[in-house]
Amino acid sequence: MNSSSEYLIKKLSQKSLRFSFQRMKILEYLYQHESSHPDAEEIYESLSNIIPGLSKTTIYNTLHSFVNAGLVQAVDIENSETRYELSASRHGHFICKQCGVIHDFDIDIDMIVVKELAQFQVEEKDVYFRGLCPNCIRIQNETTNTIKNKKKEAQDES
Amino acid sequence: MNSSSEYLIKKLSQKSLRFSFQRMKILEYLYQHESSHPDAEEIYESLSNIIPGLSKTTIYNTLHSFVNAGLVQAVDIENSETRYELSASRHGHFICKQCGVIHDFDIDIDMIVVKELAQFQVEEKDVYFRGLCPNCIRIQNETTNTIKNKKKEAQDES
DNA sequence: TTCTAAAGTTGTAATGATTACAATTTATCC
DNA sequence: GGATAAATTGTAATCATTACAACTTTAGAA
Ligand SMILES: [Mn+2]
Ligand SMILES: [Mn+2]
Ligand SMILES: [Zn+2]
Ligand SMILES: [Zn+2]
Repeated sequence: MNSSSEYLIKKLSQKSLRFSFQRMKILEYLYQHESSHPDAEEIYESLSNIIPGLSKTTIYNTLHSFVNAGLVQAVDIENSETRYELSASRHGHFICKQCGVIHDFDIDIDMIVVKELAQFQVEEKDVYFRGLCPNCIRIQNETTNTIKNKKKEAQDES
Repeated sequence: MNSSSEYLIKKLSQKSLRFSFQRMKILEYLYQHESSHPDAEEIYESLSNIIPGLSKTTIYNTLHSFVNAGLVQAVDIENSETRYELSASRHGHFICKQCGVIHDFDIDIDMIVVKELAQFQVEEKDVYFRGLCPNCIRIQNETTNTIKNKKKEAQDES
């Protein structure tokens, strides 16, 4: 058992979560894929190779336990699958409408104080931006240019 | 045909949306339930009484058309059903974890500029808060007090 | 007004992420 | 080591949404 395993085991214990090989591997996966915000399916597919007979129910159960313990946070930026990430300092999420990639960005959410909600008990603040990522913007421009060139060629021929 | 109908028909026409009785009633429903952020099911249940044989597919189709035309906005604050509202000035959404009620609140979202996203094309900015509404806070406090009183009574008896 | 093509409506079946549940296995504590 | 509560597993169910094809209606042209 290497030192990073020991670290993960300690993490589980800190949150009063029982140890299991499945839990440790799921937690490890989240540590190794910090920025990709994986969903249950992705985690399941990846870990099935390491853990034969792994059940998808275990993935869901475990993620729920982790979220419940505050170890993991759910990112519901898509209306299809829920994505997950290790609990970290609050940040905003940008999702590309084209390729689906998610980017974290710093934002001082606590700065946002809403007078109107003085009587409300605000427990979570989520900021979700949507649009096009730099890569998809570039691809879009290239396509547009190709079309323009084609049209110009056709004009020149006539 | 009354004047509010004419207004709705004009609204549809403005967005190059064809007229239909179903569409007009769905649009009317959204006008008459501005703040409740209804979902497809709620709209369907309500309008089934007025439009016999109405299909739920029509509700979904129509809402998609409306969103596509920019007449309506989807509110994906819940990971279950999508909720809908007429397009209005951008605002934030608070949802009560207890009773599910949604409250609009003013927030200057355009004020939020993120340097990190300079290379990104941000098209939508959603701010979702979650927590307890004033009513549910009150109910919770009452329950807590009742329990405290019960405990105190038990102590006094012993 | 009548005709026609395109768009809207409907019912039913399929999809897909997530949950419910009961049997089996495992971790933790004594 | 044994008891007990908790975790894992496989399967079936749920439920919002979508796919699809037949039918109907709208809007514009003739
Ligand atoms: Mn993140
Ligand atoms: Mn709103
Ligand atoms: Zn992209
Ligand atoms: Zn409430």
